[in-house]
Amino acid sequence: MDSSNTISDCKTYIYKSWAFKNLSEEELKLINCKKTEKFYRKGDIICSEGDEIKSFMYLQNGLVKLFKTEISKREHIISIAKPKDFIGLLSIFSNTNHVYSISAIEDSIVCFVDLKIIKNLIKSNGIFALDFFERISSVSDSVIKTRIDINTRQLRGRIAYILLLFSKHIYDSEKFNLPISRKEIAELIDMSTENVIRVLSEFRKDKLIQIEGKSIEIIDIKRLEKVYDLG
Amino acid sequence: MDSSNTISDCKTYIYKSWAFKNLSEEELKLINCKKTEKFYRKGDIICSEGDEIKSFMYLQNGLVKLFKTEISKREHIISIAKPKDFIGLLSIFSNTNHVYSISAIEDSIVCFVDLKIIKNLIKSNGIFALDFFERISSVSDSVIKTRIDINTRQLRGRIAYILLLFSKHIYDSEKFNLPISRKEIAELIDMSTENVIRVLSEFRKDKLIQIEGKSIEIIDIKRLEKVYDLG
DNA sequence: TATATATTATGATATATATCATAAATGATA
DNA sequence: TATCATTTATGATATATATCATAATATATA
Repeated sequence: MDSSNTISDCKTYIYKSWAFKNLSEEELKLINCKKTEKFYRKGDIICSEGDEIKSFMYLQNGLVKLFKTEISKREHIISIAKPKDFIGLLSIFSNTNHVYSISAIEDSIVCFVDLKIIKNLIKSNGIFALDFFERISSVSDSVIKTRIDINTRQLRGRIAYILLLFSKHIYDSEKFNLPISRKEIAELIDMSTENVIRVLSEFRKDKLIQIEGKSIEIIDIKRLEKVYDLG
Repeated sequence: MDSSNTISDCKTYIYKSWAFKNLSEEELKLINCKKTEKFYRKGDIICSEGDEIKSFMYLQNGLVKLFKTEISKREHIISIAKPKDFIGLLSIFSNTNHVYSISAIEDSIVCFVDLKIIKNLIKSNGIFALDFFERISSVSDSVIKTRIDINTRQLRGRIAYILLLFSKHIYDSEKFNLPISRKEIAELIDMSTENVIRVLSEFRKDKLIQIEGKSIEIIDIKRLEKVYDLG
């Protein structure tokens, strides 16, 4: 994760970014006046289940997880959002309160834009509305796709999936530092922590990956992909 | 499922329905001119994975399933849509082609509105845009919620979930005819067909439900809810 | 109606996965 | 630095679930 973006970059950043490209100078100024950006240290809670939804949240930098705390106190991770993702799913339109909690799994910068402003822009600028929905729809769609990908596979296939996810979609490298613990991987793919550790060790012994603590290198991606494909 | 709505009702139906309440007479006329409605017999395919997305699809009557065919030829059911649901998830904004297939699990009537018309309305009528997104967002959100509900439970909890889903959210009655086979339940909740049958028999022996073929009656909903809660 | 095909059903067995137990390594904290 | 808590690690065992086998029904099709 490149951490060259500082908080002061947020202004230019949001200007250039996806859903905002069709806004006029005035509209952009409006957003920039009213938005806030906040830095979160790894582990910090960004919002909690049940909180009122006040803002559209956009991840500028870092990595966050969306999760739910079960009655059993066990946590369940719904998804991981990466820079340029809007975070919070579609609840912002269909709910008044957050359905999931969000916390930083790496140091992160989140931009908050008052939801009212976004809604007004949707009302007043049709081109923006459409662009905006294209983007946020794809986030929800990909959460659904991911859940299915995971749940139609068994342990080995799930672990392979997660490794490939981090490698291809988040870090764009075959070598990276796992931002989450084995326990969190377990919470993300619905399996026990012990088995996550076991399968990772197995992959190491089988020379699919190299691990040293959080540092992971995929050394035989073809075979890892096969493990994923076979489920 | 009440089948009193005939195809000719679609016009009034769509007028009254949720997302279209903020349209002007003219705009409604536009939709009604251009929309088509089609009757599907139980089992009929409404659209297939990979097909181009041309229309916004709205389930007027009946029940349909959204599914994906795995490489292994096994089918996986993503969700079941009931009357007044828009079907097809958010792919209509984020994709050009259908990601899932849709078929009727009961005789159904689907209204098709050219997607271009919907997109133009979003561009030109901001109030409509916002209403529309509120509605379709909640469908996607509930698919995600359902997937999590199912996958964080084990067999008995999942079956309880499905029975309660049909009873509470689809038929609004403790007595109903299962619209899908045991095999399809298995495909919906990621378990084997044999175990679906087994657990249903178990529930019958435990006097939670009465079954006779497709006819189901929940006779001890409190205990069934407990099975669901305990997972 | 007869025949084929799919669905429901149940038992036996194999397999996948979770849980329990224990320990080393790592990280946090006073 | 010393102490405590958490994470990683592995083995043994229990449990949940899938698979295989077989049969009875039900449903579709010629």
